Amino acid sequence: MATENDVRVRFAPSPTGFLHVGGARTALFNWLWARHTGGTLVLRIEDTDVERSTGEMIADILDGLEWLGLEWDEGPIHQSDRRSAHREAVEALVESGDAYPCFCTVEDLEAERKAAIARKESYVYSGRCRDLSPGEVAERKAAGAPHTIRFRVPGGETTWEDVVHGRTAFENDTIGDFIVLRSDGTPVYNLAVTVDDRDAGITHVIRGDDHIPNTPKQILLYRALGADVPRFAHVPLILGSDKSKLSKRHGAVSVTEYREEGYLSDAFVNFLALLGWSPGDDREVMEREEIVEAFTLDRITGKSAIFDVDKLEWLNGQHLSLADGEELAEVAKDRFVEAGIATADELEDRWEWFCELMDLVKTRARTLEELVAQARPFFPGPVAYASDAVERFWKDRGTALRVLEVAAAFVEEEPDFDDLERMEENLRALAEEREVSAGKVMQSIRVATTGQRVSPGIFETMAAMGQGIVRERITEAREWLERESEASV
RNA sequence: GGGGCUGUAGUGUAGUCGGUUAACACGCGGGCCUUUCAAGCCCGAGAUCGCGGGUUCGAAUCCCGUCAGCCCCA
Repeated sequence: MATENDVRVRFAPSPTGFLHVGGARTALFNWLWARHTGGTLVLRIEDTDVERSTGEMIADILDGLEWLGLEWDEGPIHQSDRRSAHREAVEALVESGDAYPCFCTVEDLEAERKAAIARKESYVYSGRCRDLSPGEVAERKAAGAPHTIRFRVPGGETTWEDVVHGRTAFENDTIGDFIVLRSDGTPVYNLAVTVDDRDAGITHVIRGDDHIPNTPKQILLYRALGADVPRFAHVPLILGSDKSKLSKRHGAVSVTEYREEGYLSDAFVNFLALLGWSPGDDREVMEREEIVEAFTLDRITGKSAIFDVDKLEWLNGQHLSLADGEELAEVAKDRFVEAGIATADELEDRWEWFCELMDLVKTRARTLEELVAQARPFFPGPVAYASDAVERFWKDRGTALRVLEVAAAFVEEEPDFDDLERMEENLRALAEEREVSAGKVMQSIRVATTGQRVSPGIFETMAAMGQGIVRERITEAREWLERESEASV
């Protein structure tokens, strides 16, 4: 008696392309179902298309799965290693009479097809080699005639209860005796998949909607092979903003590109899970474990979804805010090194400070790239003044200089940047005494120290930078403004 | 050309064994907060539930038809 613990699912990408978001979502659903049920996830690389499969693609797929945290339990099995199993299955099919050799030539088939079109009928193989006598078969083989092996499709209809779509039916007449082994001896896709899934003991086939038309053929094969037919769950496709299949035109297609753009693995998983599935309540921002716990196949919708980057960004921002500084420091540190902001050793030396900095900037960032940009001014080095910031706060050079004078005085008088409340009190008092707006002083300090018009609270910013950097930058800003005002005279 | 899948606001979803003003989120507009921007909180605009008909006291929910989009095969 099978229990839920016997669940065996698989993810079977074809390495003719990168791991794209649709594939990742399929992998995710399989992984979620395996984890939810305590079952097993098998990874199979469908690399039989030798022409188009590359090692680079396989590496990208494994890389992407690893980033998403979708670890598999068995495999990877390479389909190309399973040729003999495929051939044996075909032999068994021929042996049992469920398949037969077909000697029709390409020209024969083409003529059949054209005739069908002329009669305005849909084309299915006529079955003219169906009932060749053993003698005829032997004779043609002896003559060296090339042949394919076709599956003998019975009459009636093939149906299954799809976990997502419910009862789905195909009239067998519309299928026609299909080829299972090509004349060059290579197995056809549907045969290979069925044999591989059978041998792997797959109980639930969770895959894209686009495989629905393959399903009746595969069910027929399972039956002819005397194997148990698994449950099928066909998940809807992910579309681009124009409702067509997601492609490069719609932005990044490879999952690893999203990693590079600064999305968090947990956020991306969360987003993908919500494309075609929901927990049934109002929860949206969910942690991995929460999703695993809530995930069931019957809550997958049958409607294809459009990939909405805005929502992905929002969700990523949510996960960024939820993450603690140390976690972010860990995932972001390489970016700082690569950007030349700090060396790995420097970060290591100030690790605690770095973690606190991440906490300081995380609510303002939606991606790790933004996080890095926000954090950049907190490191030693020159600051470039953004034109919009200068335009808004330093338009009048004279006023800006007077305000910065107060800022400089504040920094000199403040004994230490350790008490944010006291700092604010002192700055406000000083501003009042000098008759300038406290807000202007703060904003000018912001531009001087970060070069931006946006940053965390100014006192937190100064505290995190340290008095040395703040003093230096205010001095530099004053010099810059002086040069500017001279130049404009 | 044939077969199949889908159709609730711009987008992602909830609601579908029929029952008061169709819910939540993103995005959008506004407000509060504030030293900026986010975050957070509050308010709002936005859906005749693809369309038509039927059943019913009552349908997004049931039945029939129709249209559209997409997928696969050829």
